[in-house]
Amino acid sequence: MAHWLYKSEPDTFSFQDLVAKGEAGQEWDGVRNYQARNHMRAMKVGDRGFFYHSNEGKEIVGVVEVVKEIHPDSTDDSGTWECVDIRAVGPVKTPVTLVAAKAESRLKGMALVSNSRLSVQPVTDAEWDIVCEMAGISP
DNA sequence: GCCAACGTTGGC
DNA sequence: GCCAACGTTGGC
Repeated sequence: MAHWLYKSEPDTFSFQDLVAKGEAGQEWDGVRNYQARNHMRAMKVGDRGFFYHSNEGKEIVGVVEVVKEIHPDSTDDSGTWECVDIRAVGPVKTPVTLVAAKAESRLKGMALVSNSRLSVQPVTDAEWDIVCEMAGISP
């Protein structure tokens, strides 16, 4: 099972906002980046991911899960963009800050560290385990 | 609030 | 098809 990381500015849409959406989750719309879209195309129902707060907090705050695979983005009239639906699984025990991730040498290659601008990122199994360990949760 | 990095756009 | 200009993102 593949793992992912979703970035969002908490001012716009926070992890708490996703929690409030409940089991049905939320369309991850508004992504206008081909790389990010391609990652979403590769997602399967049940794939887990981290939820990262950019700008405010700059930390991984929760775990999410894909509940609906790739489909047209309802906010895009051109038909170019697609997205998945995700729901909140639960908060992490200890948020993992960007500073902490950068300080962890085993996470040097992580997209969050090396290409922070990408809004939907793949996370390797090894990275997943390390971040879970840092976050105080089971993988 | 600044600025570096990156992606996209459009002229040639 | 190249590349300069521009806009956006996000860390600091």
